[in-house]
Amino acid sequence: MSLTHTILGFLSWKPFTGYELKKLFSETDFIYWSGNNNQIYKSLVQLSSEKLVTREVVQQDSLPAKKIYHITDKGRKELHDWASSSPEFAQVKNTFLMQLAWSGELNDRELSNLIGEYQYEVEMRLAMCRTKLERRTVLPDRTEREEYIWEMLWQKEIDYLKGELNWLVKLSQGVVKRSGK
Amino acid sequence: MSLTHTILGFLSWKPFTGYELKKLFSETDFIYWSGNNNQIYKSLVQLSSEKLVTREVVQQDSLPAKKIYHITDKGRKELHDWASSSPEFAQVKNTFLMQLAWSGELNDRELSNLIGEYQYEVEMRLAMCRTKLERRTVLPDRTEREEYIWEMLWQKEIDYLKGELNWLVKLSQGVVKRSGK
DNA sequence: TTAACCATGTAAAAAGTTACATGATTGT
DNA sequence: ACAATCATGTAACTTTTTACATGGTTAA
Repeated sequence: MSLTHTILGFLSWKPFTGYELKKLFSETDFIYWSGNNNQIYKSLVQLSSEKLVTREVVQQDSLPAKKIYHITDKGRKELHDWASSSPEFAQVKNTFLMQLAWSGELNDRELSNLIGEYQYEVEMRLAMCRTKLERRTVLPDRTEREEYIWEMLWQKEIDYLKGELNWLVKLSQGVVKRSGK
Repeated sequence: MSLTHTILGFLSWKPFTGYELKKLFSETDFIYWSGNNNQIYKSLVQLSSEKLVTREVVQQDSLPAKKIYHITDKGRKELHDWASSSPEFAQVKNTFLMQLAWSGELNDRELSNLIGEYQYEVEMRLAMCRTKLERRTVLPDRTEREEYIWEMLWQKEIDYLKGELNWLVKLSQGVVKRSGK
C-alpha cells in the first residue's frame, strides 16, 4: 500500500497531524486517495508501530489533544527505498467510459445528457485544479529539481483534464452526426 | 459496483460463459478490472439471484460443464438505467507519480532509472493496446453510433498512452537539465 | 443559527487481490 | 515434455468505502 508512503512523503517535508494530512491529500489532485479518516488514522498507528514515525502529543485547552507525527531516520530510508523501487502501471477506473460502451440502448437525448454531465464534471475539476495550483503553498528547502517535478505533476493533471474536454467535445460532435433523428 | 454492469453489457451482445467474460475483460484495455476469477464467478451468482441473467448448462464430454449466461429483459432494463445514470468522475491511481513526488532524496541515476522503467512499461502497454485493437472481433448488429463510440474509446486509450510517453520524455529532459553533476 | 473548521477515532460492509484446487486437450 | 487453452470454483487476505460518534470554536 502506498498510502503509508505518501504520508511519509508529506512528513518528510515537516511534521503534521492526521487532520492536516487529510487536508493535504484533498489539496493535491494527482493523489487519488479519498484520504478518509479510517485509512489515515489507521496508517499512522501502523507507521508508529513500525517506528517509521514518532508521535508528539500537544495538549490544547478546550480542543482535543493534537498528535503531531514526525518522520524518523528509518522512515526516511523507507521512503527513499519505495521511491526508487520499480513503478507499477497506473490504474484508471472510469465507469463513465463503461457507461458509454453500453450506451447502445440510450436514445439521443439520454446519451447527450450523459456526455454533458461528465463534461460539466470535468470543467469543475479543471477550475478547482487551477485554483488549488494558484493557492498551493510551496514549502522552502526544496531543490530546483523537486520544484520542477511538482510543476510537471500539476501540469500533467491540467493537461489530462483539458484532453478529456477535447475528447468529449469531439465525441459529442460525432454522436450528433450519427443521431437517429 | 459496476463490474456487474459491465458483465451485463457484454451479455447484451450475446451469451457468454464466465471463462469467456474473463477473456473479454482482459482484451478490453479501457476496462480496468482485473476480472479475476473470484469477482466474475461471484458476480454471476449475484446476477442470477437478482434474475438479471439466466444460466444455461451445457454438458461436454471430458470437459467440465459450461455455464452459459443469458441476459434477461430485467437485466437489459438494469443496464439501460445504469448507462443513463449520472456519471462519476474517473479515479486514477498512479503510484508512480507519487514516487516522483517524493523522489527528492534520489540521486540522478536512481531518478532516471525510475522514469526509464515507467517509460518502458508505457511503451509495452501501447504496443499491446495497438495489437488488441487490430485483433478485436467486431460483433455484428451494432449501430454506426455504437461502433463510433467504441472506436473513440480505443483511440482515447492510445492517445492517453502517447500523452504519457510525451510527458515522460519532457520530464526526463527537464530532469537532466537540472542534474546535480 | 447554521455551517465550516478543528481534531480524534471506531465499526461494519463492500470490493478487490492472490493463491489454491482440479483435470482433460491441444499445440510446439 | 512443457506450456497454453478450456472451464469451473473456493479460501484467505488486503484494501477501500461508508457511516457512526464526539464536541468545542469561529465566522457569516
